[in-house]
Amino acid sequence: MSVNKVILIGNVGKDPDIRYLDNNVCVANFPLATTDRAYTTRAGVQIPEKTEWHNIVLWRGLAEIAEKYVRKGTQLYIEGKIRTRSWVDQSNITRYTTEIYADNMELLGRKNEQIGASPVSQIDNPVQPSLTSPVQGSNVDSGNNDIDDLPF
Amino acid sequence: MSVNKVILIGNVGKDPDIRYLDNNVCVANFPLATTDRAYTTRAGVQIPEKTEWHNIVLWRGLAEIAEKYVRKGTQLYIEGKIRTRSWVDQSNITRYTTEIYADNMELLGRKNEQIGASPVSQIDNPVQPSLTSPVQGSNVDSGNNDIDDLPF
Amino acid sequence: MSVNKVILIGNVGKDPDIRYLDNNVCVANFPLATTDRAYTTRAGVQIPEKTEWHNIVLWRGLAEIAEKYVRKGTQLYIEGKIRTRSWVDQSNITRYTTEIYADNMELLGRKNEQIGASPVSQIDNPVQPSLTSPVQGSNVDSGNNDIDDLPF
Amino acid sequence: MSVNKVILIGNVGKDPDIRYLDNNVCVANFPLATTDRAYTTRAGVQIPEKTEWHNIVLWRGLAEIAEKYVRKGTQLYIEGKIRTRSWVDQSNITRYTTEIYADNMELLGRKNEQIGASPVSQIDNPVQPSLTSPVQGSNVDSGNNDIDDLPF
DNA sequence: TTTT
DNA sequence: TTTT
Repeated sequence: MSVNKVILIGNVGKDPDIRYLDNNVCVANFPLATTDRAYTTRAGVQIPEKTEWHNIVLWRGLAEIAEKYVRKGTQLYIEGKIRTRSWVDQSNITRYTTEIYADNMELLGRKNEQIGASPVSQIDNPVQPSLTSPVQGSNVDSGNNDIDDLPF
Repeated sequence: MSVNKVILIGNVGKDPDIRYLDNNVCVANFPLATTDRAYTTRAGVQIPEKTEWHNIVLWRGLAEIAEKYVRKGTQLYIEGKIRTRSWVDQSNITRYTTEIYADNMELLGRKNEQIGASPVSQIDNPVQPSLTSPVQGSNVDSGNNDIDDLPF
Repeated sequence: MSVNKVILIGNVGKDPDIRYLDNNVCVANFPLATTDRAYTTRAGVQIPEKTEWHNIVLWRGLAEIAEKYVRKGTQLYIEGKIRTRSWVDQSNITRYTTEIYADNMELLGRKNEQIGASPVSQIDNPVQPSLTSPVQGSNVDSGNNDIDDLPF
Repeated sequence: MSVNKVILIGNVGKDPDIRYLDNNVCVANFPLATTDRAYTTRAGVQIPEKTEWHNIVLWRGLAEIAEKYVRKGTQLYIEGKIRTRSWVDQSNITRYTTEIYADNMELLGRKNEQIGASPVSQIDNPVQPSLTSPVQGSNVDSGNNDIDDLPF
């Protein structure tokens, strides 16, 4: 009886940060920019464009796709949910970080643009990921994963 | 070339905070809860339900509807965009707050549940808002608003 | 590199049609109404409200939830994708039907409204479905389903 | 109390059909393809990819942008609503056509790909539309349009 | 820190 | 701070 859904299209701000946990689960983090267009209000006030930065978090198969194909500048479609984490800073103050946990990702733009991820563009490793079951997102992924004791 | 869209269904955490700016523009703020269901992982780990709180911001016509019909506990559909504001706290540290700027809102549940907002349920003030032009969301609203020099 | 996503909130037009296939897979079909609000154009023309009917199709766990809890009049959130099927009518003309294949469903409104599904509201069968793994939607469902040779 | 929302990312099937009504309102129609990925079920059945064709309808400012920048093959983000029209064919049978009425559109891919629409890429006609007020989508558009007596 |  |  609850829905928490985010849909973003934007550009990746820097190469993803990739980590593998002890259980071999992959996690990717990167910033994604969306930009509102500039416009002029009816009263004639000019509103400049405004960029919003989103902290994207990917798990498992989607994180592995990010490792292979996502780079600074990549245009992405991201579908996921909002999650705000709290943490305590060095001054012992509770602070909050809002992140987007992705459960779907699509690489946009044409195939031959998505190179740039040079180490992966090899003959038997198509530049455009096929995203078939073994590397797919959370759905199929969770079905393939015998060890899955993480809280997300 | 950018999309920043959020879709939420949840329950309002407390009565909206309503303000009228000098130019008579109405602004409403309230927290909305969405709750992930509890589940058990394939490894048998129990994950409890988790509630996410979203800071909702409404402007103009939508804020006025909130003033009339939204109360603590109301179930709402919200469509909007993510916006992170930065501010400087008393320790002079830059902090960030993520908010949802709504551009569409729907009151869910059946008509006669949406009472509770007792002061407005008067005879010529139907409990279920008709949401026709004068009080509608951003679209019609912007068309009706001669003074509109705010940056959103 | 493709997205096909539909989000609907509306009311069920009649009790779901439930079928079980030979392999015991459950399928549910029902119409869902969404209604555009009436409004007046800037030129003063009155546009009446307009109801759109959507053919909803649910599979497996979601269909079983529909069997238990969805009835004529139920207010639902549906997330899914558009699919147009062609078929040949008795005059041998190819015709098309557009359906919404749901991959998420939420029952809206308050708990005690969702009764009406009288046969299921028994003591050990909570009216509000818990939607935990065994009866959940496509995600977990596909993980639990050893026989799964259907084309969706 | 109703939501009817569609989000599509796909490729345009052929150059848009552009018409101007008597009141100078522009309407654009074109097919958009979204393609589900091929996959293999847990039972080992291969499901081929499947393409879905959507009939996109744009009005006013969005239709004019389509006239200038959208061509066969263009990758687009479309946000809109589902609408099913009925009509009577030559055999006097009522038939139905489902269309997507767009209220937002974004051209995807990088700037220099979006040429192809060669006749419009002239010096004072930037290839990447700025989409500022005068040519924007339904929102601002309705604000700028003094004659607006159409039923959408 | 992206992109236009 | 909601709701189930």
